[in-house]
Amino acid sequence: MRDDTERTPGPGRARRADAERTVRAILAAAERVLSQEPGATMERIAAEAGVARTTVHRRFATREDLVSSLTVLAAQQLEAAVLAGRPESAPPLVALHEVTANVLRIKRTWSFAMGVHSEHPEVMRVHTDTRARCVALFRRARDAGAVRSDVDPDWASRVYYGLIQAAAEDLAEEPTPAELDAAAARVVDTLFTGVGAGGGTPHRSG
Amino acid sequence: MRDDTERTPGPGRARRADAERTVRAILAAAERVLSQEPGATMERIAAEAGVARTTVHRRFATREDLVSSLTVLAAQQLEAAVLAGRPESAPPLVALHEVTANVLRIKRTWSFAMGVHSEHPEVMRVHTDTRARCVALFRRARDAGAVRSDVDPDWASRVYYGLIQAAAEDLAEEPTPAELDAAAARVVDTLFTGVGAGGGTPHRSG
DNA sequence: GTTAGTTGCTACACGAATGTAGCAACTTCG
DNA sequence: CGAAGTTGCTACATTCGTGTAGCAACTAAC
Repeated sequence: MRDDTERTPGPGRARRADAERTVRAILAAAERVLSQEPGATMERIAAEAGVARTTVHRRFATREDLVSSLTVLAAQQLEAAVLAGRPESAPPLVALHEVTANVLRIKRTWSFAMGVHSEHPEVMRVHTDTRARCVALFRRARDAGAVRSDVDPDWASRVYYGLIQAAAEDLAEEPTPAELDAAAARVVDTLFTGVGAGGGTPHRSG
Repeated sequence: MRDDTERTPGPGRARRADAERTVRAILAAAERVLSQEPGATMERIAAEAGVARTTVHRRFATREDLVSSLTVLAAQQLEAAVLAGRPESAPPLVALHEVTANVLRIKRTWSFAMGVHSEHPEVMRVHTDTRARCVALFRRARDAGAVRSDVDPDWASRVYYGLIQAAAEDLAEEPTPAELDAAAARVVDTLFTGVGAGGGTPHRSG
């Protein structure tokens, strides 16, 4: 456990409701360790979580269980981040900015879990739903005249994913809200206007 | 070996110059297998290559050796693909299109190897050089007036990488030259003009 | 035909990681 | 205080992957 304010009193120490706390600690530790070393052992993860390896096995019978739970948790976080941006009700560009900032934070926090191609039904559902919400958002943006009519919303979504990936790479480990906003703004700006100077289509009125 | 025109006559068959052929077959098989299952065993790779596991170990002492060789091979292919686009002499937009098409093909063929964060000096050199070439290309494009002057070439490179990633995802396994050209054109177009409707940036009106 | 080079196959050694079991210690709750 | 719940620790079994060695068979070159 990184948080040293949580002291471990010695062998056999336990408070009645520690189970859930331990589970969360293990999941967080697994994310930290696996994001840097995807093949890390249970031993390594347990050490990072500050618990014994046997305790990890008590909560997650197999390694597969652990990774699976991790992907589910990340997926839920992702869904919450997306929904918090009100992609279906807020003005498209506002929603896009909010969603982007939220997702960048989550993606930074759960980079390993979000990169695993999980077969878990809950994870697949979230990915499908999120994808659909993303496409719908771009459709709304197009209907509102903000997106070129000849752009396929599906392609726009792919590009959007790619830009988020690019932006997530040069984010700090624990980005401030301001940094997240700046990154999100850059993503949205690039997504909409590109990097070109205009040529045939002048974008920036200036 | 997938190519069944290469018949395996039975135990102990060998032609004098089979060594290099075997090496290439193993590397290609490793790419195919590992791209779908990064943790696949040597046994699995050997089977895909159509050779015995011991033969793999004869050519690559350790698993690390194999993966390392694979990343080097992919890096060399990547460098060749980039250079073939004449990024330093051709007109920036022409070069960008050519490089994109070439890289998309390579990235499709060596997706696993290109995703490994190798510490091999040759791989690191290629990545550094390629990165520099990419940034230089965008600088040239900016000087030529094709890229907005307020866009950081480094950010442009990141975006470019992200777009290539996005485009590579919905490419066929063995894309035709026409498909590659279309994908490259879409990447370059999106990179330069974005997906936004022309005539102003709605979210940043001034 | 002889020789050199390559491969398949079997067998083995070794280590690492996984998963399980039992027990003692400790904390919280009633 | 007693009961329940949780954990650390040790020990163990088992499996899996890796890497090595030796031998027979086969092919191409000489």
